[in-house]
Amino acid sequence: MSNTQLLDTLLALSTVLAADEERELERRGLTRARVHLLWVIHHQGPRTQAEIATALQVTPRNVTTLVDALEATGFAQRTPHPQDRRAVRVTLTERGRDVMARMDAEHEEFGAALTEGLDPATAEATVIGLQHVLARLTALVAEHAAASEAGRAGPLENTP
Amino acid sequence: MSNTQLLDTLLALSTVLAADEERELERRGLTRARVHLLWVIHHQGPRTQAEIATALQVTPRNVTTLVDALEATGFAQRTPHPQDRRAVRVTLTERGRDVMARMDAEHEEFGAALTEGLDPATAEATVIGLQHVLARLTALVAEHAAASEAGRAGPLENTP
DNA sequence: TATTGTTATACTCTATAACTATA
DNA sequence: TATAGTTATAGAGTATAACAATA
Repeated sequence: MSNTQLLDTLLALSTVLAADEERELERRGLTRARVHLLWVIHHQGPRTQAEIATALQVTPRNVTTLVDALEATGFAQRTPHPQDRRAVRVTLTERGRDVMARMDAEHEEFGAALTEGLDPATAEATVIGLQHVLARLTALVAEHAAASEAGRAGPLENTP
Repeated sequence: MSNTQLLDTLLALSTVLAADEERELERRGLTRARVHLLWVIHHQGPRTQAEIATALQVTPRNVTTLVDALEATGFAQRTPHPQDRRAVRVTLTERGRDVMARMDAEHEEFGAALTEGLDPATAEATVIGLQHVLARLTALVAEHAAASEAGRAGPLENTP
């Protein structure tokens, strides 16, 4: 087995998964960032924009834009926060709940379809192997991040 | 094994891989789209912008912007096409070649590091399982794409 | 007439900084 | 004084449409 055979396969899988996801989202009038936001609310319940910003690891300003778009397209809505008058709570509309329920169901189907025709022993070993790889990867990434804390480049200089 | 355990692990891996890649690129003053372009030239030789657009599955207009940026940051350059005076050929500068060579080397290292500590039998089975999944996935995506050819939504309507 | 690349315009995601209204 | 969310501005990737130069 070559050094990078596993990594290459993973990268190919990522690419195909991402492309498929993108197409599915577009079909529904959604984008990846917006679905991520809906997903947080769907699985954690109504949240303030500040909480959403933390969950998405994104600036509060960004959440404003995303919620604007989701409100305009009818997937989510702002409601006043019962205790704190500064804050708004973002909730799903019925349309939002529907689409998330459908996506959950598709996720299940898709997961099952992926391993169809694969013998159970190999499937099991694949999961074990992947979990090992995920652990290794997480460790490596932490190392990288620590190492690059010191010497980092400035912002990109281009398109003057 | 749950229906989605493998898919969930794959998605987690994709996320971590993407985040790591993004950080590495930023450190070098590059972006994913620009590296993709450099990669095409590095592995296929100098190409015209039209050829690059096809390879990246992106519009020619987009390639103009990317090449502008890569020229401004010194990774690539436009040279006249020897036969066709309409076309330009995009080639790597020394800086571009250097950075791509270094990325290739890191890719190798990274691939080896991922499976460190994993017993060879499981590693082998993981690759076999993944290749099966990739084949299934490609088939599913083709089905999806065909199915959604008919009923597709219009462009997103929001942020008026 | 068809192709190559560009200018013009627009949409989406993202970020920082400054500001308002509330705690 | 600190926090929640907004306006203002900017950079990056992407798209379509119209246009120049060249095949």
